[in-house]
Amino acid sequence: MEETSSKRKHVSLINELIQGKELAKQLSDHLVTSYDPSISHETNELLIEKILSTYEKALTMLNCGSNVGDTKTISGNMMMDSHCSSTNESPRSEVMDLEFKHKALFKKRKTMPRWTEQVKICSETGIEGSLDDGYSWRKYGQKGILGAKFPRGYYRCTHRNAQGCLATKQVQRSDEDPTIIEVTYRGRHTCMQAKHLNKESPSKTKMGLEENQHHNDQKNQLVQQEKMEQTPEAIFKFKAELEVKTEDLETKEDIFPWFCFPSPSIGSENDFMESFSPAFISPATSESNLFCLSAYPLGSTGLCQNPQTSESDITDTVSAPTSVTNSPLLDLDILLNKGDFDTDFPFNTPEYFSS
DNA sequence: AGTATTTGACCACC
DNA sequence: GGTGGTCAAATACT
Repeated sequence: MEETSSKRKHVSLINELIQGKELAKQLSDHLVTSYDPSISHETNELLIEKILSTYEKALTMLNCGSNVGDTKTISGNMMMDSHCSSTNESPRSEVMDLEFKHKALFKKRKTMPRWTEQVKICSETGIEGSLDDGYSWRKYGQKGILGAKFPRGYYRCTHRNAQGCLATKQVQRSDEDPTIIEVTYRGRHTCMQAKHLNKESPSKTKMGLEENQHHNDQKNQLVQQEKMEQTPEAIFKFKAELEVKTEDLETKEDIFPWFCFPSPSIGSENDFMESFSPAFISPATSESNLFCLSAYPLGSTGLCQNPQTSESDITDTVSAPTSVTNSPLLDLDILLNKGDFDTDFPFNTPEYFSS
């Protein structure tokens, strides 16, 4: 009984991976044969969505598989792995419930998509605010890390309570080079801003003034904080040319040609998939490994500045790639209507957030 | 008053 | 037991 079930899972896992491979090939063909974005853009986007969905499903299956035999865990993870535990819904006390949920939360976070961006501030005046990725974050902690000169900041999505968005990020300044800031993202945004950004950004449409203002406010906030943390000699005017390097993907231009940031390719961290690390399906990893932007058009154009870059485009420029794959997955979830994805709508139970 | 940040304490994992 | 991640009360800010 259980064996046939696991066989079936195995087969569908293979099917998903095969499908993903074929879709990737299709996309590859599209990219080779058609450089006209107006023709191929939508198709490509659709293909990418499908590919991401496929791999996500495969990963989900793998996650489920790893829990096989651990019925307690499965039961405990019910709210996050509903698809894995449809048969395990025994009644339990509230205390047990909370306990399970707490553990589930931990496991959940462990398996969450995770990827790192390194933001290099080319000038010595680097400002973390420029890390603004278009999402609003709320700081919930800061901690000194062993062996690290600078404390690590912990942020979570502002809409965590309101919309159950579990995305978090960690911000840490590099030891060797304080102008490099490592941002580790965890989990994808499931909040409305993800959708909104996704609609806005892929084609680099303009961001609403209000929202833009909001982002700038955030930026300023971070700027101030950053100033506090920085050495005095680093406190000058905000002029930042940023290089944002993601670690997990080799060439995102290949995959998202419409994000052609003129940048040297780094590709040193070559763990493209890190054995199918969830990171590879994450928004940021879908970008190029490294892209530059000039946050403010001070004087002449920045080295890597987008021709149309204006102040109002900054966050757009940063956030666009980040959000590209966020929502498609979300939408796909709805589209597929399977509730299959471990990482997308895990915790909609109010009590989960009542921390 | 409502919201965001700070910071010490707590907890799970290794 | 040490460490990283999170919580939550206190505080600051708008």
